[in-house]
Amino acid sequence: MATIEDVAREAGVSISTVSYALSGKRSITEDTRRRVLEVAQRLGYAPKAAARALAARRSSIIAVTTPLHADTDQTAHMAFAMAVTRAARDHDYDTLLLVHDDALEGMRRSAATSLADGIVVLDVAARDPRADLARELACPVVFIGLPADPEGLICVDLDFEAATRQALDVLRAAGHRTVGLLAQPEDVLARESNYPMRIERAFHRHADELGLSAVVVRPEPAAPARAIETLLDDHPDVSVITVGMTPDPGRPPLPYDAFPLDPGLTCPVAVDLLVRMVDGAVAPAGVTLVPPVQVTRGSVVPVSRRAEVQ
Amino acid sequence: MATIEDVAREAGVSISTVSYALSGKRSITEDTRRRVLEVAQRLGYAPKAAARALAARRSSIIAVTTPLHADTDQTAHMAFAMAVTRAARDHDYDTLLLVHDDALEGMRRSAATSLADGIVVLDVAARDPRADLARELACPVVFIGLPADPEGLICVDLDFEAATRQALDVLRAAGHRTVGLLAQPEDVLARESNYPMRIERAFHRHADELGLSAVVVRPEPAAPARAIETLLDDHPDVSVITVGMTPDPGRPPLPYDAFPLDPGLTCPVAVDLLVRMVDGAVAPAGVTLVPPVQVTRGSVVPVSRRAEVQ
DNA sequence: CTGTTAGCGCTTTCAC
DNA sequence: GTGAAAGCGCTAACAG
Repeated sequence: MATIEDVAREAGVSISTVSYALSGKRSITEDTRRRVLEVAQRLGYAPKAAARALAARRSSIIAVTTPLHADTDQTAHMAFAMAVTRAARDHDYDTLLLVHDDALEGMRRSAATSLADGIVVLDVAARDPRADLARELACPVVFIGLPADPEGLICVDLDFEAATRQALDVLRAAGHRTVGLLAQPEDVLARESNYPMRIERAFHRHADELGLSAVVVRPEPAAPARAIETLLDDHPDVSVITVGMTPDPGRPPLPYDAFPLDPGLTCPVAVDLLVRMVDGAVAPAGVTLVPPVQVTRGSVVPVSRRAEVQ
Repeated sequence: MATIEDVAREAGVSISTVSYALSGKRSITEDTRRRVLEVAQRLGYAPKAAARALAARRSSIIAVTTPLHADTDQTAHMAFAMAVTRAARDHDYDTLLLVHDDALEGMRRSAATSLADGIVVLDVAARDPRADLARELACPVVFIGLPADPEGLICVDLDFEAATRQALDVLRAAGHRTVGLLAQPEDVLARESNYPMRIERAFHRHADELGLSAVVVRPEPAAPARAIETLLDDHPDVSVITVGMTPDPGRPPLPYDAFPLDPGLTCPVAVDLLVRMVDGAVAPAGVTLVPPVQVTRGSVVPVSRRAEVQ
């Protein structure tokens, strides 16, 4: 394991020159810079993470908490964790995985030991204990998702309201006059982050604004399919848009138009924010809503052309 | 952020005493030990990870590579990553997540910079480039899964052969004389780690040994259900056992008897092995097969009682 | 049982 | 543009 000293000696310069040549934090004669780089390369030199972290007072590591509620979509979690990891790498950060069992302990520990420079919280629940912890931790924390009370927190989430409104706009533009919402079951409403409620509210309000007649169908946890059947019984020819579903990177997407909850959209924003705070920027406590992006797959059919589609 | 020096001063001892009092690496008078602990507690002291890592030449971090093949079960990956994380915590290690995009680069980097003390490789493919890299890396690596050529590698996997044999034993004991194997599609066989082949081989061999007549049905990638129908057409009353399926922690298990590929079984073994190597134990290059554990859910019905079950 | 001290390998002033 | 040197905060000999 070559050290910076080996490189310095071999290149005939001081260690600070090596450090600067590699970090680019001060100007170096092009000639010596190349020489240093060449030697470093030849010796297979790479700065030790621990030494660098100790001296720079920064670990370049972001911790990620991913609780695993028994009923929550695991695949989505993985997608988010990976998206965060990817975004973090773009800023030269690595990500540490914290397990649910002791999310709180994990957050405390990584803050207290300076293991991580910041924390990203995933799968945020409405009443999430990590929210309170975050408020008292002297360590930057960003939530991906919105707890019931985001006061004093930094949160990033999809703009579900906008997505819902735009979905209605699309349906309306296609000539529909009745819109249905396949809502979340009661039990999910209670536990989950508040986005289902945000969707429902936006749905009703905007349907009103557009003069659409609005129908909400709420599945029973026991027989989820029943709700859909009910909807289809009344309206056999229906256009469909999904709002806030996370695409499964492993499977072909459902054939519906969508305003997806795309990890690739929210996670980079969250990581950007976090990195900026680590770099000492003032904490812009508040909620960042990421604008939705529509995905079209042909499940919205203009009313006028419905006959042809059959 | 209190340092070890603050604690030492406040407790009226030397810093080494503080260090040892906290690590327990040498005996300390019960009295001073308590005093040190009390002060540490009061000051909210926690050893900085970077300083500790630099001095101890050990980061207490394990890196985890989790490629995300488009077609592989994401949920399972998450379960494995979490199981590794949990097992690592039991040894006071944290886990770093490496992304697929540059699994190789990530492994190289965490080894070269001593970011991680060891690496766990998940979702091992038959011909996995990470296998070659592992052989040349001066860093302990453990594979969870078996590549085609495990030469010189340390691998942990479920004993699929044993699971298959035991499944046949169970069926045989229930009075069955014909056994069917719902095999993997060709395309999976080619890419995936070699466990499907191990299952098939063990299936044929042991069926022979037991004098059972063996039928293999291989689904077409395009129409997977067809294979099952074929099987059921010939044998409408069938007992079922699954081998090597990873239970989805988020959903109720399929109602079949099973010899599951349980992350909770393999991951702790792999982490134990890895930690031992980090601690300097000689690398026991080789394959560790974890014995399968049967889960009974009533899908195996004794032939003699079949009529009643209807 | 406890204290002293020499590093661990970098980053970053501070001088030149 | 470059070098010398002072830490960063801890662990682990080594010496009592």
